[in-house]
Amino acid sequence: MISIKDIAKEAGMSPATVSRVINGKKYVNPQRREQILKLIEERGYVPNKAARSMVLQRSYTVGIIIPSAFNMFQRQLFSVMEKRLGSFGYYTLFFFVNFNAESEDECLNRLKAEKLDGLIMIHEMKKPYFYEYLEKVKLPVVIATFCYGNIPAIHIDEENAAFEAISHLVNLGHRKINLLSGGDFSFGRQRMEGYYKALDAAGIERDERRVLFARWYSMEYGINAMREMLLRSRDFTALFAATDELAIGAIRALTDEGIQVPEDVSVIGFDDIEISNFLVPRLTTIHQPIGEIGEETALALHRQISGSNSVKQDRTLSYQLIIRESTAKVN
Amino acid sequence: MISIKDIAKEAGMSPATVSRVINGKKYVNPQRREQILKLIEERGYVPNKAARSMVLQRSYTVGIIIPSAFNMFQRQLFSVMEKRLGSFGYYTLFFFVNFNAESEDECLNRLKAEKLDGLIMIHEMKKPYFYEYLEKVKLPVVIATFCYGNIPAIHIDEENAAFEAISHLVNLGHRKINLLSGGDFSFGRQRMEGYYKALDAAGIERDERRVLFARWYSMEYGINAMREMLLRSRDFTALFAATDELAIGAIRALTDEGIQVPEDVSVIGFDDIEISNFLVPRLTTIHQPIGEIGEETALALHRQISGSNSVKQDRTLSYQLIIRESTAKVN
DNA sequence: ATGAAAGCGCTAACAT
DNA sequence: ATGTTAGCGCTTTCAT
Repeated sequence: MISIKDIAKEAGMSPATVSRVINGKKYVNPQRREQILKLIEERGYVPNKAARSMVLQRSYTVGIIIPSAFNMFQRQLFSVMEKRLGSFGYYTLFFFVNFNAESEDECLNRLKAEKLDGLIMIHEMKKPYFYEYLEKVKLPVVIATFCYGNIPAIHIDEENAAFEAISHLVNLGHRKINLLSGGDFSFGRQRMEGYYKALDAAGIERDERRVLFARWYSMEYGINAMREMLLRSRDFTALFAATDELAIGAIRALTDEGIQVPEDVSVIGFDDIEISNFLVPRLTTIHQPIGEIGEETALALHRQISGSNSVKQDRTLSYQLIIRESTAKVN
Repeated sequence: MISIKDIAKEAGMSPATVSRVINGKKYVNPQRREQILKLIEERGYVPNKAARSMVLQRSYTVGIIIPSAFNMFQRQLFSVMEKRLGSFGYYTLFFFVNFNAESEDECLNRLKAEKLDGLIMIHEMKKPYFYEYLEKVKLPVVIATFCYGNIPAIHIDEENAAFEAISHLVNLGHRKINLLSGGDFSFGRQRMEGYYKALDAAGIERDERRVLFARWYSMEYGINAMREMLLRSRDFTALFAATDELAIGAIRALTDEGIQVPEDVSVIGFDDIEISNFLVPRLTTIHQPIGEIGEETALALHRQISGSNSVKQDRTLSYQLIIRESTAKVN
């Protein structure tokens, strides 16, 4: 592979001069600069990242921690981030993690092996020592879609959003409202909390038998959980699915049983992933400002890394109830 | 950050010995080995990847080139690959590329800056010099879902699969079959070829007015293209969408116009992404063995890298027509 | 304005 | 079995 020495030798100069040109430093003869630039172009030379990372003690790389089984919401999110990060001049390195301790440990190890400039977390790690490590090495971190300690976080008010979703159902006359949720993450707990509080506000009694937890927030788990819910009781007129993907699975299970959405059962989701507006019926849901979350997260991290840290980095963005076709007045 | 020297010093030994322990080399006193292992564990030491990459002249990292706007099929594909690659001990580095020349150039530059062990391409690069570079530096490469030159490739017989899809429609009595496809990639051309040949075989005249190309194979482009198609003419009873996502967009556009699927128009997709079996109606489609493609690609690359290159790496895997609810007999 | 030299963290060849 | 040393490709003092 072609190195800085090769370029230097061919140009009849020292590696130091070539390095100066590459990094746009001053103190280099304009003519020589031109000559070197031309040579680099011709030879297609690109500096070795590992070597640069070694001496600089940084990598211009930002890590993104995301569930291996990332859903479409998270997918849209990281696409935005990757793009924005690129515009700031960072490379992006993904850390896919599963829902178990070993996977978190492995992620931590990989983290240590890199000289990351910063880290974005779209996935909530369980192990406290993970966060302790980040703290210890003072790695710039921004969290998206949840909170932890006093790490800067970009998110919406999950609880109030869920509250509003349920209120929409209540306003439609529904009183028998079930909840289908997923694994144990804070957004799940908050959405459940909003569900319960909205019930309270409407004077509807809390009933744990109306609540079911799938293992994860996916279509696959959604359909299975919904089948189980139907086995327990069909006495409900509305369903709040904690994510759109869960809603998609639920609608499929409902339809299979000849239960029509929204005629027989209203379904409301959460996230407003792209496909929700393509479904038949279109899904009523809570819109998360995905683009904005991604942008703000990338920006907050960049600010932290470059030290222009004056502004408070925590942001609670606004959500929106999107009423489409999957919810209707109760019969 | 803690380094190998720190560990060595604390253990009262040389870095070389520690290195031997880390890399499981022979010739190190079992007692010392234990002691060092314990110390490494305690201190949470992990070797710096850049440093190792420098001296080894390799990174244990495999690159995956994928469209920034990767669809769900590609998403499922790379998840499988990432997992399998991990089991072989490789890290995975993603290269997201857009559909323009600058993006390809940037990708090439990033590629040069890394000491990748190998490369997987899920996205078809246009620039010949990209492939020339890979050839020049003898980087192990495996392509998934398309072909180029004599680079090992894992894929299905796209043309025959499309042929079979259309034949299914023909068997249902359809004669007015439209094609909705996307941008200029080889799989698109092959699927179109299969479409035309099946028409020929059925004695149906080829008619370019039945064919429309969206800019990309997504739901968003699918819905718009379908609207345009409907504007041109409503005289068709079946639609072949070149990807499931295009089909989803098309079904939405059809439904919006009061055209029922499959009663008025049968729709068949291609890929069999996860959601296709959750839609209402469930989508008839061509199943690509996503898991197998991913596995085989990772395996083929691993074989190439580790030099056990005896087997021919090219594989044509088998597809399957999945008949579900979006296609029906013509009225 | 330029070059020589040191050093980032690691591994491997070479001594011992 | 273990330590010493050189060197991977780069940037950055420090001389000049």
